[in-house]
Amino acid sequence: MSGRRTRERILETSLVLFNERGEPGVTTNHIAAELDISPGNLYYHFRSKDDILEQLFLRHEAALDEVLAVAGDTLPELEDLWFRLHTLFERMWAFRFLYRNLVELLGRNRRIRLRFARLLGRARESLGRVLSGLALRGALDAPPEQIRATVENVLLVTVFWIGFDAVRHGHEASRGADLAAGVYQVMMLIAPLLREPERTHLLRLAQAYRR
Amino acid sequence: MSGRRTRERILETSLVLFNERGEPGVTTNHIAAELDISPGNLYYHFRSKDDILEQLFLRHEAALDEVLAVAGDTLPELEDLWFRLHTLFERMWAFRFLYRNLVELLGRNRRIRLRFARLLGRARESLGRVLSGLALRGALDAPPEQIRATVENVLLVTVFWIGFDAVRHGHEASRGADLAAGVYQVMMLIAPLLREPERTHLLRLAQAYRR
DNA sequence: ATTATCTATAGATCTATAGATAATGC
DNA sequence: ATTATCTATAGATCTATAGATAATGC
Repeated sequence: MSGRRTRERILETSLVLFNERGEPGVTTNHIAAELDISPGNLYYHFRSKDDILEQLFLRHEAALDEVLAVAGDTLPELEDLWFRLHTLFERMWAFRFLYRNLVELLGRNRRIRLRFARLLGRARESLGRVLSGLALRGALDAPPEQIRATVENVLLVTVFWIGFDAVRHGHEASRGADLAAGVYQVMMLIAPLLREPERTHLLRLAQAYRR
Repeated sequence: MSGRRTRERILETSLVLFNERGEPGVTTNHIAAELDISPGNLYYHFRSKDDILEQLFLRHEAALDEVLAVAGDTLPELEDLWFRLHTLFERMWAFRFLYRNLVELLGRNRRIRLRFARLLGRARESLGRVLSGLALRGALDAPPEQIRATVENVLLVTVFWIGFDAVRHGHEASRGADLAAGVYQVMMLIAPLLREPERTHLLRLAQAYRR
């Protein structure tokens, strides 16, 4: 039974095409043609294009959750944080079609919208815990209000970095986005809140992520 | 000659519909129907849907440029800055369909993409000058690298605030975006770089923008 | 028997244009 | 004469399904 195989290949190919041409520019016909299967066959495996989108989103969500999961009570080292952030960007890049179109896409699909909002909530929770932890430990010096606002800004910059990078250069979206620059931007969001020697340490580390 | 009038009404109605339903969800037929004119008439006034989009963008660009224009050499007061920022958000909100779809839209239309990149460049320039000025004046204390990165983060947060606000709540996009919260987020981006007494002053002011 | 696949197509749009007709301004 | 508008439609898609056929696993 090549069935499992075909379903899988549909998802893989959809992802590739969505990333290449943007989701709105890819029809179920395109996907079927690229795979050399009939449109009918595609619809045997998926109820609709939205169904494909949802399956892709579920996988992406799982991939991000892996990165977000902070081991319960231990406070991660700062170094670990940047590594995670970079991994996060890489996994988002793998599903960049989502971030190219996020608002419109979530506006259309209620299920994905709800899941995304909850995913964002988990990220907020997780990052908030880390920064508050750093404050308790004395590595970070900022009032709770500032911490909350910074958490929100980190979320925003992270979610839209890929889109921003595509939009700020006038020329065609360069093949690869500048993910390192995204990590750098987030670092510079947090740096001003750190105490010495952590801040200098971070600034030195950040140099490696500059373009 | 109701001609001028009709052209104008097409633009106005397009804007309303785009904002309400999202640009991809609005066809030239919808626009014509809403106006009670024939599709043929619409195409008499505009070559294509893209033509309409471009005209709308040009108007929006002009509206933003008004706000960005910093009087040549005088350094604006901080108070003035927040007022401008709020005005900026309001004008962006008036064309929110753009920001709901920015990456995809710029990806499709080369002309708009180039203009947007240049607009962003002017904003970067303008804000960079302001923050550097504050540093010289001693109100702001941060190395040039930090200033540059903060400028970039302010641009990102500003451009995508409307999108972010729509995306972080799971429920249907609430009627009005929380523009004040956007201003607040940008303030909290800059606050950590300020020296006293400017910082405390800003934080107090920021309370008014909290939700 | 069940699962996978194909062919063919209905039905719904959408964009854009051609060509006729009406309205307007000299 | 020129400008504005309408009617009608070609041509291109797109999504999704019905129904026939092939392949597979017991």
